[in-house]
Amino acid sequence: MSEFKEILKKHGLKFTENRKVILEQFVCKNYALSYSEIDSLIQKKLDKVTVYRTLKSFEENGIIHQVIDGSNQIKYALCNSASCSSNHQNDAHIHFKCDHCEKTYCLNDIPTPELVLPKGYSIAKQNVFVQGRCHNC
Amino acid sequence: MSEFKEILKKHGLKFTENRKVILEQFVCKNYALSYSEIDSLIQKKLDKVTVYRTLKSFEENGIIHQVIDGSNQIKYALCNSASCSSNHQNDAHIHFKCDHCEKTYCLNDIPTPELVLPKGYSIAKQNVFVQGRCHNC
DNA sequence: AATTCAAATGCAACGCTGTTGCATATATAT
DNA sequence: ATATATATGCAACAGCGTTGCATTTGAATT
Repeated sequence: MSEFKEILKKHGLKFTENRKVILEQFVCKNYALSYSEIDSLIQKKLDKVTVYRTLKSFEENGIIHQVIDGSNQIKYALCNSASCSSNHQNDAHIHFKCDHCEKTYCLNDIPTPELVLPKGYSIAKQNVFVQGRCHNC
Repeated sequence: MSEFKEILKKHGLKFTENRKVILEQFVCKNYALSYSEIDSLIQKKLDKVTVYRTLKSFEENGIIHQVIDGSNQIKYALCNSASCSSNHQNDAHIHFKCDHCEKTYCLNDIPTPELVLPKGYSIAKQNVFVQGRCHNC
């Protein structure tokens, strides 16, 4: 069974050609992708509704997670666990956007720091994203 | 001289009625505002181009700063120094979005934490935003 | 108070993002 | 080979944000 088919089935999704070509981008590129980037990257032209719905189902099934990088577009990146058996989503990591190549990477090894907020605030989720120069630029 | 006129002049901007009503929202509300929220809040109906251009000039002149809270809309909040004489912009603070009232606040007293990134990455700017329950909800 | 001029505003039009409803096609289980 | 739930494509739409251009207005000057 192909790598992509395996990932899809593991997360309870049917295998289709469209899902394959979209998933392929996330596996090959190691940075966050928006709809428009995916549309540019793939050869086969898909209806944008298909792409948006595919991204949503990938997210709902723990294959990808949203990445907030100030671009005012929804971006996604592969979950750490997408290629292993666990469904547990490790999203407590830092996102890094390079000011030069404009790519946004998940720094999976850098956990988000502990924060202390004023009295009365409770924390459900932390999002840390850093801008600067990446190791390639 | 009115409070608003004073703030505008201090930042090198002409006083106009439109700028006054927009600035008034930022001074009264202590959370980040998007174009559509401003449009709903103000009585006088302004062309959206005017609002967008006003926000941009406020930003360029250090009156407000962008707030990234995952809403996929550009939001702004008053700079800490907007009402004092300094032009120095203190934006190294945490942004907090309440899951209940959906408002995003600047926690000006909570600095962003020190981060250590992998070799090869340089940090230009940090953005920390936290979701949870605010002190009012 | 009238004049002047750069800057602010409004209008029309546009491109892009993301969504919904519905009809058709297709992957998988039987 | 067939049945069926689901994936896809098409058409249409609403909202965000921008640009070009003509008009208005704030404030400095006379």
